[in-house]
Amino acid sequence: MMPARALAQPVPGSPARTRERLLEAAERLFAERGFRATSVRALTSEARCNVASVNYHFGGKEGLYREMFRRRLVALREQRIAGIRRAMDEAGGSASLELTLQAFTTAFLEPHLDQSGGRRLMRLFSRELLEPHLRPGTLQREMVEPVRRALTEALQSACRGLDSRSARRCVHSVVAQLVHVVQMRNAPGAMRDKELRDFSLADAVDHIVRFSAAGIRACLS
Amino acid sequence: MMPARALAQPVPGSPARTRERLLEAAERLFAERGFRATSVRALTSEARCNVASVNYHFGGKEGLYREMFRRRLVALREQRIAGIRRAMDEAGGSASLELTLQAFTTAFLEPHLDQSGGRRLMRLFSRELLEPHLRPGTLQREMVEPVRRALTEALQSACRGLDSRSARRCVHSVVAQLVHVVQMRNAPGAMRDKELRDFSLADAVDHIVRFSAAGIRACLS
DNA sequence: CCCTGTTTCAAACGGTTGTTTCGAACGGAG
DNA sequence: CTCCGTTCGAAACAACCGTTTGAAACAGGG
Repeated sequence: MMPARALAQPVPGSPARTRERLLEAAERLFAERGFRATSVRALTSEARCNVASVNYHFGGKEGLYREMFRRRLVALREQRIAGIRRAMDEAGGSASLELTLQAFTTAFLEPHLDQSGGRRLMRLFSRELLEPHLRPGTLQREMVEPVRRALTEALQSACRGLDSRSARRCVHSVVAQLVHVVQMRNAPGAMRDKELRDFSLADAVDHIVRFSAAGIRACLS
Repeated sequence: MMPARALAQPVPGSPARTRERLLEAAERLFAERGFRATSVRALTSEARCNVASVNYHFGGKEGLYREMFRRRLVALREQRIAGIRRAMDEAGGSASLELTLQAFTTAFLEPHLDQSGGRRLMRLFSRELLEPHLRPGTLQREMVEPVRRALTEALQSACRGLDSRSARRCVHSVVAQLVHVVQMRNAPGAMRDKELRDFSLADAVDHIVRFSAAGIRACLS
């Protein structure tokens, strides 16, 4: 009778398989078509369950969207930040600028270039940035800002003498290039023969590291 | 009775004011809400005309979208390319790298930072990139690629010794930073106090020019 | 067995979508 | 004047939307 509250977890022993299948279907379809273009009936058809299940388990279409998003958000953020921290530690206190950039660039790009989950997540983020269905600024607060802050710290520790204002701007420049690579690879008709070669993982990393290292050093003044 | 063909222009003397009002309404609403989230009734209400007008003048909602897009596309592209060419000519054959970058950066950012038409266009572009309602790759072919090509030429002429492969990659790096600035300013909850200062037009231009000039020179090798 | 709470289902709900219909209004040409 | 092609508007169209309903199916404890 009474639908499960959003916060309540199903009893571990119980099946609750539909709930999981719905979350997976939501991840696929919302990423491919966007929130509005994905109908509840398409979701439940993909998850092979009844239409009412969405309202029963998540209280509505938006509830499913939010829950699907929430799960992935913290995981990806922690993975990213851990990658940055690891790169800093590996290179020790004397982390060269190039090594730090290389580590972060690879860590950022790698999960997005596979065919499976990574690309979908980036599409979800792009869409959520363009028209939010979470509380306003959630993505910025929970994902963009923490990663940006960690990277800024790493950059300042790898490049002494970089004031925090310049550091923030340089991080912007680096992140912009990374995001752009991902977006170009995800855009439907964006990649044509020649350009696709320019965006191969290894070459892209090499270029961004070289370009950005020089750019950052020019901001030391 | 018979609806006007998409290609046919209305007789110059005739009023045909509704058509124009619809195109303006489409520009506003599609940019703010996206294609799917904008209903035909919202469009015709904004344009103060009947629902049937959309089908009469444009053959459907998609027809209106395409026509609205087509008008702006060529105009903005030619304006951009003309800006690049002008910057090249002004600085003469010996255009310094910094001047070329400064000219292009300003030309790219300026129209997007006003309150009126510029920001709307960029939102339209972002949306169209994410889920196209034009023929696939139209935006890339008609807008992104020509501008990129012009900028690549300008860069190679301002920086002798830059092979075409490196030039393409450097253009990517510069454009990425510009796009990122625009997207950050357009994202609903992205800008908070401190960051907004980092993205003021003059400061952003200065940073991007300095950062990119050094990055490009590092690619000369 | 019955009772209880959870989960799933087919069916229907009211509302909105894009599009169509058809008649009225308009404005020059014959 | 009539005629004709163009433009417009109120109303209706079928299709789909997200959500609700009420009952069936299922489990486990008394």
